Amino acid sequence: MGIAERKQEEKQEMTTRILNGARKVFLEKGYEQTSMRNIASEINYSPGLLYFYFKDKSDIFHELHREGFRLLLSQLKVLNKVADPFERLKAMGHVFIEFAQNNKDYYNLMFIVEVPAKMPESSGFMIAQEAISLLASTVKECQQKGRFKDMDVEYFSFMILSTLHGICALFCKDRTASFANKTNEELMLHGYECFVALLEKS
Amino acid sequence: MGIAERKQEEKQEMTTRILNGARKVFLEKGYEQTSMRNIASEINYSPGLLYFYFKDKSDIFHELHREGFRLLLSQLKVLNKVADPFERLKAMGHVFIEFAQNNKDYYNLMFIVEVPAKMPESSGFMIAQEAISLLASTVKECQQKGRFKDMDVEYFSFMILSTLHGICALFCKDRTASFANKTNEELMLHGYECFVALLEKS
DNA sequence: TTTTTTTATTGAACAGTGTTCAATAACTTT
DNA sequence: AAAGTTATTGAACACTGTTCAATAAAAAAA
Repeated sequence: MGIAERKQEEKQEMTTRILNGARKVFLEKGYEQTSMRNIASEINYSPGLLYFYFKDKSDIFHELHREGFRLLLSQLKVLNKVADPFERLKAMGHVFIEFAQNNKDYYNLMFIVEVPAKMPESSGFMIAQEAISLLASTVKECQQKGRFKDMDVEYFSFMILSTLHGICALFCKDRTASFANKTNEELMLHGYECFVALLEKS
Repeated sequence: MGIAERKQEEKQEMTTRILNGARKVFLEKGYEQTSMRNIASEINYSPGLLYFYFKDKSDIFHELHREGFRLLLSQLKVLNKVADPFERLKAMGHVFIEFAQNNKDYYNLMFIVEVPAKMPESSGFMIAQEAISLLASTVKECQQKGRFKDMDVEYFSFMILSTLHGICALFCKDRTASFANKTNEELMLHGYECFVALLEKS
């Protein structure tokens, strides 16, 4: 029995070895510029081997996608200690934007890269769901304290996420150049603060 | 002299013939799934010829990118007849979202697809600049009527664009599934209306 | 311990990609 | 008609994701 156990551990080791290589190359060169051969040679194995441990390229992507959400969620959950829900909500926005700035490629994988057709019902999107729920429940808490009244929680949450995502997506895809003489950081931070100003009046 | 003239016309004809083929294939299969060979065979010419009329694939992309902005701008400029700037601003958002819904692939090319490194300073971004200016000047008009006071025009415009883009980008990249039991149209429209509600209180 | 069976790994092959370029066809000018 | 330009081709190069027969390595059975 102990032998099958060790075998499984070795298999797990190889899996994470591939993921480590893949993560490095993916985050260095972006999704499209990364090839299976790149990943394989990064860890000094043959390309064919990757298909013994993963179904295809999108399967590896899928794993890193989940990894990104775990990272984001861990950073968001730190804010649970902020008692006031509106303060927490505002801080969540900052954390989200900082996450995108510091993990541009993760952000791409999570929110922008074309997803393989079957993904939406796969487990990779369950964890995305979790992030949405966190946002929605915070909005609901705000409402219980009198904010955002008469607003549908789901639509309002979607709107907030859209604003955050818009800021980050324009940044990630270099569509900020049209706002000359302002750095990305200024634009994103002050842009978000404009939004917060709107929220505060509501 | 008349001969050189005709030659140039023929060259122009070939150029647009390529662009027509490229547009068809691009908008059918998306950017990444379109190959130079696809485009060439669409118009029954050899792949090599494309490189006689365009530098590379991104050069063709660039031309369609501008085309998309011309289309969007033409739709936005219809709203010039709306006298009240705030009403106009709100309508611009609707037009923007509808443009994304009806021209998903153009929208991709314009705002999401990875741009070739040199593009930001090319003429393709001048026309993007024009759309931004239209937004900014409308915001400024609103301010002159007492709205959005104490807000920096540039940051505020960026924030509005971000919200719109966020809504459209989540839609274009199928990241709306997490908001179950709601269609994309509902989500986008009502999400935007939440945002308008915020603007109205400001 | 040797033989058989299972598992892990390779590398060549397939069909595709963007791009280049020598050859050639078509057309203009001399 | 000959020379010179311009337009067009198709083969070639170096890449891509993926598959698969062959093989090496390890485990189980004899």
